[in-house]
Amino acid sequence: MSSEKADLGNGKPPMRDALVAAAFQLFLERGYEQTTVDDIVALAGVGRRSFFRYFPSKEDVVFPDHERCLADMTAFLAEGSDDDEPVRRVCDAARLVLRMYAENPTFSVQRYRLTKQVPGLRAYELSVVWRYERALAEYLRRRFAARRDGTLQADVIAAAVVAAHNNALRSWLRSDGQDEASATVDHALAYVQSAFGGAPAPLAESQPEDVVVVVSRRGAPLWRVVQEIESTLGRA
Amino acid sequence: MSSEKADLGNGKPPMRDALVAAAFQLFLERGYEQTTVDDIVALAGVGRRSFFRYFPSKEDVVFPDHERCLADMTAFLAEGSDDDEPVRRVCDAARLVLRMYAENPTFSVQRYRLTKQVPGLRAYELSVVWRYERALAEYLRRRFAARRDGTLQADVIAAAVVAAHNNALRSWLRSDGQDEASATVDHALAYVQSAFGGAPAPLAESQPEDVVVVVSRRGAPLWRVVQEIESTLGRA
DNA sequence: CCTGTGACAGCACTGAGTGCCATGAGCGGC
DNA sequence: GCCGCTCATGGCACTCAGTGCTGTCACAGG
Repeated sequence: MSSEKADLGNGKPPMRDALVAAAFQLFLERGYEQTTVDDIVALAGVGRRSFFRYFPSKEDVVFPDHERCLADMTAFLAEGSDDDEPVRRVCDAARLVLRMYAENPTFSVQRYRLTKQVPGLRAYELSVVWRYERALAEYLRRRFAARRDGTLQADVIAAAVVAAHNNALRSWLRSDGQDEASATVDHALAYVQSAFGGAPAPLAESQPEDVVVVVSRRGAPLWRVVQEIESTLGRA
Repeated sequence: MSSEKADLGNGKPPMRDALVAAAFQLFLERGYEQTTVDDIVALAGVGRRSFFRYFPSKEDVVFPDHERCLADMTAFLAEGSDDDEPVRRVCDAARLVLRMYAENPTFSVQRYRLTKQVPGLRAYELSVVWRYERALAEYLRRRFAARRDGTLQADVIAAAVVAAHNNALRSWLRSDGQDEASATVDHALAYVQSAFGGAPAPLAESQPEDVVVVVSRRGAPLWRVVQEIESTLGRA
């Protein structure tokens, strides 16, 4: 109840940023559930109603830029040509998300610690990740429309890509942003590509005449045969 | 406010079942969000506080048996021997969940229609599915402890199994429970097994002396090679 | 000078979820 | 047969997230 709004009357929408800053300050010093929306708006010096103008729910303030990132990913998938190898394309789309996290390492690490210990935020994060996964799956469904079991393959590959991405992301977050994020995610996505096709490396200079011969007993389990192929092809 | 509790003084906890029945009756006739907890307890003839004794939240009443099913799956994974092929084991665990759905087809279909159109329930379902996925991933992490990238492979395979299961489950639910559920899920899981190893079929009477020769260009995507192997071996 | 239009504050309300206490039914001990 | 224990339940009051509505102020254009 004073004139604490003079310091944020400069740019276009500093109010949103001020709310995020105030929210994280309180979340970090007393915890997410111990902080009410009233506390946040009091610290930011704005009205309670304005909070819900910028964030549909209290959870949304923790993921302030995912909406934009999801839009970016959708646009990235839409602008691709039909010549792209689909699996590689979705892997590149996943790298887009990681880059967004890597742009603000300290913020991402703080948020990671929060979501790790607050069940409500973990649940909300799942719904965010789910939308990314759906975007990837929808893209793959379109690309696989002609295949038999196209939607099945699309769903499974999208889930695998997201899981690999999350595995790399969490590993990077646990290192406090010290590891090289892109190398970690490249390694993880290479595993998915090796399993589902889509040449994992540029592999531009491959010799079409190169052949490889594999001999296996019929009784051997298929995964042994695949392992044999993989090692012969020099992958994984 | 009358003596409407005489009809539920027989078994052990009929109150819980009565609440589920009352909730679904109201959800189906006026929708989930248009139904308050007060409406449910009024119809069931019990106190409001009792609802939250049996269900931690309003969403939980929609998934009344998932807690038990998750415990069953965890037990199933724990009781397996180390000789089991891990990927096949998690696939069998996933079949356990599908069987739970198939036990009450009409209930499952009704719930599917609800969760499909209520965003809040979809989000809640994600957190339920996530716990299944974690159970599978934890099991695979233990089994892959010796492998390089064991946790990565565990996470990716668990996600793929869950995605395949969900794809089959939704396909079955969309058919109003008319399709053969087990056949659908077998087909979906076979795809995952073919990608990640684990012999998909019993394959008992194989001839150890039989050999097969595969020729592939080095540039061909791995999944094409696997397809070639599969067709040559006469599987799938 | 008047009049939209849009961002904001304040207020009142609904509904989910929780803590606390009273009641009442079953039950073992004395 | 009575006392006291426990446990399931009901009822009440409270917090807090989220929404609808209204009033106000700044700023645009005529």
